[in-house]
Amino acid sequence: MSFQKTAKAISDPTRREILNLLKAGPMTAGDIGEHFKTTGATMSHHLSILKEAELITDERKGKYIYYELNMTVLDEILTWMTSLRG
Amino acid sequence: MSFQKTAKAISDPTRREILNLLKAGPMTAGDIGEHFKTTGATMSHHLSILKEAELITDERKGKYIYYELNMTVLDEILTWMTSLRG
DNA sequence: AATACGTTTAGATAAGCATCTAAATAAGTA
DNA sequence: TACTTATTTAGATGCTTATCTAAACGTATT
Repeated sequence: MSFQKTAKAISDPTRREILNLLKAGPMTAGDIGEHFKTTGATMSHHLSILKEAELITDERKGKYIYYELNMTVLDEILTWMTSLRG
Repeated sequence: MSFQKTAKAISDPTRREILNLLKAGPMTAGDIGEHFKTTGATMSHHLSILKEAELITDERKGKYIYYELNMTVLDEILTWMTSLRG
């Protein structure tokens, strides 16, 4: 819920791309990973940072874990930015 | 002008505080630095990153260099975020 | 229970970054 | 010109982070 975590989370291009992918709807970690040429471990790391920042949520369904966008946190940044513009 | 530079620039708390300070109007590097307990060198480093991201502009007036907010770049992030919310 | 599949965790490595001190540049002042 | 003040640049250091491989965990299937 901290601005710091949110800002750092979206400061990485891979993580921003993950968020863009999730716009289309929930996806499994594996499906997300297929869009990149990194290992599953690296993907898991990025997902955990996005989760820690509460930008995504996860839900296990049997073998798979589905990740989903949770945009409520972005309001914090939006507010900060618009206040900066006065 | 890149999203990457903008996002990284605002991912540091000191730099966000600098931007908040500049909301009140242009300030010299020295005056900005007085609000923090870092050295002038560190402050200069942060200012150069904000400048590189085009979040601020600088103008020399005699001995002093004045820094000023330039919020036009934030539109890029605002657009990205609102598009994420659908 | 044994094996396979999806995902995470542990540990290592290399690159990046914030910070410092010391030295350099730039501009005003005596 | 010498000296002071404002700011940046150079180089070093320690912390953080993105990435990898290998191993562990969780769940389903045979």
